[in-house]
This record gives sequence, C-alpha cells and structure tokens, in this order.
Amino acid sequence: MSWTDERIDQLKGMWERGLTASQIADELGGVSRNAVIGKAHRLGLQSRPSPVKANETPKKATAPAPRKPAPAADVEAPRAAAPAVSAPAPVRAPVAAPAAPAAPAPAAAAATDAPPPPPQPRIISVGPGGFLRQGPGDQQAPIPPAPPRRLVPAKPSAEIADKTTLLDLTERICKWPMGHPGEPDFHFCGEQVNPGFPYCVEHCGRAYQAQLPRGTRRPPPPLPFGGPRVR
DNA sequence: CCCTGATTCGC
DNA sequence: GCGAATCAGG
Repeated sequence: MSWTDERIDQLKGMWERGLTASQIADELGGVSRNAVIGKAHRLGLQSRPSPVKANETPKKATAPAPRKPAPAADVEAPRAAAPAVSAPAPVRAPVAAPAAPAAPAPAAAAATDAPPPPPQPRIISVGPGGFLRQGPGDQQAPIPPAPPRRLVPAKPSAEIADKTTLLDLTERICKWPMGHPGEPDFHFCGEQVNPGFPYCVEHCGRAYQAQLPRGTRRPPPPLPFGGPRVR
C-alpha cells in the first residue's frame, strides 16, 4: 500500500480527531501502526500526549541505544538528571470517544424538564455495524438533524452494547461473525483467539476442518455465519 | 502482558 | 520517503 492523497487525507483527519495510530492503521488497512506514526511525523502532524515524552531533550541527552550490536567495550551512559520542574499535565484532546457507542444515561430521559443538551463539539455518526461514517476528507462534520423536541437515549447502545463490533477487532479477538452484516445486532464473537488464528478455539474448530480422503462421506458441514439466510 | 507515541536508520 | 525495530512510559 502506498500513501495516496486520499489515504493521507484520511490519516490527517483521524489523527486530528484523536484516533490512535493503531486504530488509524487498521482503519486504513495495509499499513502498520508504525507506518502511520512515521507518516504522521513526516507530514508534520505532531504533538498529542505521548507516554514517553514528558521530558524534553535539551541536546542529545538520552542515549538512543545503538541500533547495531554494541561494539563490545561500551560504557553505559549514566541517566541524565531529571529536570526539577515537570511539564504541565498532558491534557487529552477534548473530543468525544471515537469508537465507543454513546453510553446513554440510564434514566436520563425521565426528567421532563431536562436542561437543554450541551452542544457537542464534534459529531460522529455511527453506522449500523458500529463503524464510523466519515468521508475521505472528513473535515466537515455531518449535518446534525433538526433538534428533537425530547431527548431520547441513543438507540444503538441497547442492542449493540457489549457486542464486539468491527472496531473492536484486534489481532487477538475472535473475528467469527455472529448474525448477518447489516442487521442491527450484527457483531463478532469477541473471544480470545486461538493464538496464531483469527478465531477462538471453538470457532477454529468450525473454520478449519480436517481434510478427509476423497470420496469420504462428509460430516454435516457447519455453515458459517450462523446458517443460511432465511427471508 | 497489553497498550501508547517517538525515534532511528537501512532500504 | 517509507516503515520495522526499538525505546520508553502507562
């Protein structure tokens, strides 16, 4: 994969919106987290609270450890004295949680004289599967619909809550689909994977069948996706 | 262990 | 320019 203009735009947008490099990486696909970070820096995007940056580098204090095997006789550089004054607390960008389905206040809608909704700084619309709906450039926030007369808890959470959505998938999350894509409660298994496989142990058993000799009567084939679709 | 971003440096 | 390897903090 190469960095096309479009992909660069997507990178910029997501980076500025506060998505982590990992999220950006598998959102874009075909690139690693490192690639995203590297590109972001090359683009001049920077800042964002880094766990390993509370200290400034005056000159070249911290020895970055030689990439090549140390040439034997090597004196461990003494750790530079930490500066007395610590930087101000790193402040997380005040953006809404990127992927999490909005958690509705349980009894929020009860109050009839509820105060007006606090204006959200940014609006991220979420599709049926839980994915972020965002255009390539993504600079423009989606036009918010006309304000409802009465506030109602966000819909998706009830069905989708605690379900593993597309955005929850990682290298070690079972990706076995549950239900059918497009349906409101479509999600993924979400179990810990069988190491080295994209599925958990149980679903590996479904996904990988032993190769039987030719002509052998095949056992009832477990169908993926929860069986044939009935309409 | 998992995660995060930063940095280096061979390609 | 790219990104794997590595570092370092949470």
